[in-house]
Amino acid sequence: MTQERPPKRRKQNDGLINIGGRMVDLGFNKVKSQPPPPPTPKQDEQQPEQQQQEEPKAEKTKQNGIVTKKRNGDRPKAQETPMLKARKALPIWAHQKEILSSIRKDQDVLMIMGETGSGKSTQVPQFLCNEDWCRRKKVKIEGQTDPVNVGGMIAITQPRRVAATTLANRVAREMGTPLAPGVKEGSVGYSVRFDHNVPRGTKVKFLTEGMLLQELLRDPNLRQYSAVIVDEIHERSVDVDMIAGFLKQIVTGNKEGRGGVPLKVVIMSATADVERIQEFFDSSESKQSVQLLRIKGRQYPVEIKHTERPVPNIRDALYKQITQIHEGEPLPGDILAFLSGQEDIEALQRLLEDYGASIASNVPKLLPCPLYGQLSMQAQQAAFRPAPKFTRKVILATNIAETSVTVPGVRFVIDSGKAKVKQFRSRLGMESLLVKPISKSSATQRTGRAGREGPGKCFRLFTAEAYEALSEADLPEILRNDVLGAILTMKARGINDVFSFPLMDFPDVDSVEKALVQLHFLDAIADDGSITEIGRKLALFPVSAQYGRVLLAACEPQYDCLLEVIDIISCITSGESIFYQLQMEEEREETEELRKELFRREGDILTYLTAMQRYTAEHSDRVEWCKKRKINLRNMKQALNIRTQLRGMCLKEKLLKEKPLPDPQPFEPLSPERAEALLKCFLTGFVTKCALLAPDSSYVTTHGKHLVAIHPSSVLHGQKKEAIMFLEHVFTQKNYAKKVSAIQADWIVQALTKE
DNA sequence: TCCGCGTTA
Repeated sequence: MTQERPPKRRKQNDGLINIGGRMVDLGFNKVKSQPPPPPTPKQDEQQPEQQQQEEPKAEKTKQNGIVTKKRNGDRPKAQETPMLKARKALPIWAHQKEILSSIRKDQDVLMIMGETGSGKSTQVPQFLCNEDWCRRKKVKIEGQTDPVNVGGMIAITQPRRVAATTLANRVAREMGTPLAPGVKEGSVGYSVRFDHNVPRGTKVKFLTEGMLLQELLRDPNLRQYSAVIVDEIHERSVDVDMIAGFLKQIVTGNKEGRGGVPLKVVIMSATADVERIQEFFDSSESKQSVQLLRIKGRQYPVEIKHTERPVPNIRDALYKQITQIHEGEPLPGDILAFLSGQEDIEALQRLLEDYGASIASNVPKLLPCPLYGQLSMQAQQAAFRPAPKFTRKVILATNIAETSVTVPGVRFVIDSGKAKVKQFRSRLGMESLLVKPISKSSATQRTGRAGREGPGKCFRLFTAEAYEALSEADLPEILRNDVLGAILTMKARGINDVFSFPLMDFPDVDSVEKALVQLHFLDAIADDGSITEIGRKLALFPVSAQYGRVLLAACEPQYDCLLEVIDIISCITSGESIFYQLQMEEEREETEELRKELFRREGDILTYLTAMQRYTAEHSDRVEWCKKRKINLRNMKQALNIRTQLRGMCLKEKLLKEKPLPDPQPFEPLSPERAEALLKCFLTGFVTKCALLAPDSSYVTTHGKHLVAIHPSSVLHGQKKEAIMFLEHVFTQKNYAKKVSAIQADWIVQALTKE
């Protein structure tokens, strides 16, 4: 252990803080040290082992005993461990006092704009958790006889599961109470779906945004928390926008539900639109202005190069840029190229493989590594392994590498400036997935990926003028998504007039009304717009309202197929698809032969059911079973988790009368009669998503009369059926129906005229 | 003949 005291020197930053609405430049230290210190590990590392290694052994001494409850900042210097030294070197550390003083007393909301590497996600919860206002209090609540506990914990939300769990582990180690299975007490915990670890005495709890939304359903006042920290709000997921709305209501409300104890809220953002978010919380009702702290990050410098002229062909430009870097820049230094999708990645990969075969033996080899979400874990691993000797990796990635995963070794980023963007069209009841220009904020994020391990370069395949023309930030997801789920969440939380709910961006009236009509159709809301018992149940299920409705219908005697419906919905909601796409000709024949026993001519719904039933009937080697059929093992495991969860919920809600028999159960194919009942059951949620075969052999939707084609991923692709029902409707190259089943036209009429 | 990325007692 070191006795050395860190040199008394102000921390590196260009600290700007906002005091009473005025930006104040703290002005200290504009000198850059040479070379810059390595950036802090980001919270989104894919491999947690990587982070484990950084921990110096010295910390172990603190882990056994009970940790002394000291205020942050006044620990004895003699005990300063390397880890504490590293923490103190983070740019955010210099702002600890400002952060604490700006959220004490009457000030309940604080905004922190901290760039990558500022240390905000790991340090801010630790700063706050020893404050007096963070203690648990016993209070009287009107209408309740016994006093109730309020506060004591800090929640910190993350958009992604990996971030929540790895950050929790890191902070736990920093606080000297590491998280481990079997350790029953500690100061740090986390909660993500299917993975909870909240020890007794937890003061800081990391959770996914979806998890906090679930907690809000059960406890609208978030009584167990003294503070909620909302991290990465700039990503603007639907969930985080909903959380922001609920938090604003709690902060500006009368606090009766919390026995008068205020809830502190810290909003943390990396970039973009901070003022807008600040304004949102800066409400006149609360009579307090929200302070904004700006904290510089710590990244290596990245040189940005735009093209002189617009590029006529992005694929050619990417190819040229990659080969140019490869031939002109010394090793080590991998390349990360951002493309819009799998098709582009595969095409470029083939070009680069041809190039690699042609390069001279004295030039380093070039190893193209595709990286996109649908790729199997095994295939993704190549991108994360260090490049072999005398080889440069070039990672061809989608947006997955922008925020979700971090690829080590990257010094060069090439940015195509494009990404696929989903947009829901409420008028047509379908979504589109189209290639669009990215935002400035996204371009900055991509650029930053070159400066994580050393100075880097970013080549943008668009001009500086084109960059200036980009929008500042991406359109928030709530303006691009179906709002049905969000509206149901509001209704279930007692917000009857959804238009009064505070949202940073409100969806247009038309799409809200469409959602209300749809909810009414699903019997989730009554004629007067109030939520029904059915609606309340639907909001509880971790599936879309439509799938939830099918689950409830499955209990009715005329359908009586709840276990089957649970299997199917588990399978569908486990991921994009359980079937990997087949590539090579030979493996295709062999795999298709094995897959035949899963495929059913009734369509995708029954195929999913068969796959689940055969998988769970398999008792020898499920891994091998998946491998042989090229089935996504990760999704199948997830599907089993969801199945267990849904079965448990149905037992609790008395939808299921008794516990189902444990696996493995022998496989028995569903009879045609039962199959018919099952499909009719799905019609209760999806009768608006049907199409009839037209005389010219095309399909025309019954609602809207649009042309629709059966997606190639469907087992019914290329087949002609009298009528089809589909669970998804997406415009990409054309109007596609996905997850398709063959039905009879008169079933649609029956389903519409029921009651 | 298609397949941006997440998330849910």
